[in-house]
Amino acid sequence: MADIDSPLNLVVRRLRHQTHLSEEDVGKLYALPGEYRVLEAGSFIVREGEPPRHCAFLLSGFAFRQKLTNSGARQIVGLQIPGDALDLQSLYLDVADHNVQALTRAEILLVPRSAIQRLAEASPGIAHAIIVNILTEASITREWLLNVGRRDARTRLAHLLCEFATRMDAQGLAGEGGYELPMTQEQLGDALGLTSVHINRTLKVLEGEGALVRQGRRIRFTDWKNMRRIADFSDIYLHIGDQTG
Amino acid sequence: MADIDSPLNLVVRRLRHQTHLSEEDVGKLYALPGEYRVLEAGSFIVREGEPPRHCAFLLSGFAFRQKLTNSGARQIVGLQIPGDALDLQSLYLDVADHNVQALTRAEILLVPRSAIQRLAEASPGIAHAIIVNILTEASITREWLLNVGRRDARTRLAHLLCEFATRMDAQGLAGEGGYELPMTQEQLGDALGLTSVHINRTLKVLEGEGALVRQGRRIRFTDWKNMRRIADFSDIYLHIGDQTG
DNA sequence: CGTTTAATTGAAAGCAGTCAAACTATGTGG
DNA sequence: CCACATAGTTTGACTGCTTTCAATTAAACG
Repeated sequence: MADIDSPLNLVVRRLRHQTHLSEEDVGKLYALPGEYRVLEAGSFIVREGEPPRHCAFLLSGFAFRQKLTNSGARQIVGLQIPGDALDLQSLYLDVADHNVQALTRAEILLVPRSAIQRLAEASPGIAHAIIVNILTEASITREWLLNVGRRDARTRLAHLLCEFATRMDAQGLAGEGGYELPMTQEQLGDALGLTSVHINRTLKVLEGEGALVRQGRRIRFTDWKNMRRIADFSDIYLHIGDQTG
Repeated sequence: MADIDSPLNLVVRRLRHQTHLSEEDVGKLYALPGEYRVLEAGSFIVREGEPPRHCAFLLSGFAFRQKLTNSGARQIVGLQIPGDALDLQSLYLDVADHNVQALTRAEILLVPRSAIQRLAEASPGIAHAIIVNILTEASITREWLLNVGRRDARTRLAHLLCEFATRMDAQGLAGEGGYELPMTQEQLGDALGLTSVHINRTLKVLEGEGALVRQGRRIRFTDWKNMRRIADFSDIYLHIGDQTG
């Protein structure tokens, strides 16, 4: 069951990071009905203030959560990678409190709310996995808040790069020679509460001290341990593989 | 049932903000077993890295969630008021990813994990209320991230004051003549990613422009509408009363 | 009262922002 | 394949919000 070639493989893998799922539950997940869709970069998947209709899973590509101030400044409040759920909270809340947009061209599976609700009701294991998924995202948001509130630009940027690398690795998506960061420097700034200009300068600092190598948007850490130290990074908050269920 | 005098009244009120609870469910909540305890300001209720044993509810007083950087800087990532649950996530995760501390002297009810788990299993309504509670907190964290990442000190501080007033009001704890802010300026700084010195100066700015009046830690807004505008505040993210269930 | 904690104020320094321009990469149409 | 347009990156000079450091005043507490 685990070896079939399904677009949902990464979603299942993601849920299994954190909870034990029975073979039966895994089977039910693979059987989820849904509408497959390809989105261009920038497309909105969820809009703040609107009632949710379905629940989307990210099959490939990247997405982000975003909020705006009244004056138009943007804060990216979350980053989703392949296998991540995009709006599980829509299963329980009637109004979206933030926007979700495709960061790159992305493939998603739009699953009807009711289908997942039924699944969660029928299977305690899946219900548990959904909650753990939600809680993990909340934990990441708290770490981001610490990052933006209390770390300087260099540490802050390094921390985001470490988190991304760690999450990609957990999904089996990290390559040997580093990874392609799917964000513009402006988007990095919006995620970190900085300006794109300062992101550029801070990237140069990290590059200048030999912590990483860049080629376009491809990033490779020269020394993971050193990068961890620079970034003040510890992965407990990602809750990868620590839930016995 | 709603009029009895129980220490859990505020907890029930809080859950009812967001979801419809049957009389039966309310009865079950009031019947929750638990150990009543009084904590001094600063006491730890949850410690990062430790496995949770019980789930606490705040009956009176205030508490906060907190994380530290390696260099010792503190970020307050959440604020709890009477009626709030302090660690619902302990029901689903095996390791705490942040600390929870009493902000003031506080009364809490320590409920065994298993009791709530049984309750959630037995009552879909209560399970739903728990998830909505968790999701609301996550939404607040995202708004805080936007606040810290993209708003200047004046707006940022005003926003926190508005949120506090709104949440207190929803719990029936707001007085006519403003409210007593239960935080030192240092703690305000830690919640907003600022220094205590700058909090002090920013409070003076808000006071100087006549947006609020202070007497010690008591704060009164002179004009709620004006304060909302200054703070760029909108309460949708608090999800007060918008869940049909 | 004396002691401790919190609030307040001033002066100076610094990190990050703003503004503007140049440069590079990518993509499109002729 | 080139010319042009567009989006993103890079760099410099200058500004400014917030921090830092230090000292003073006020409030809370036994």
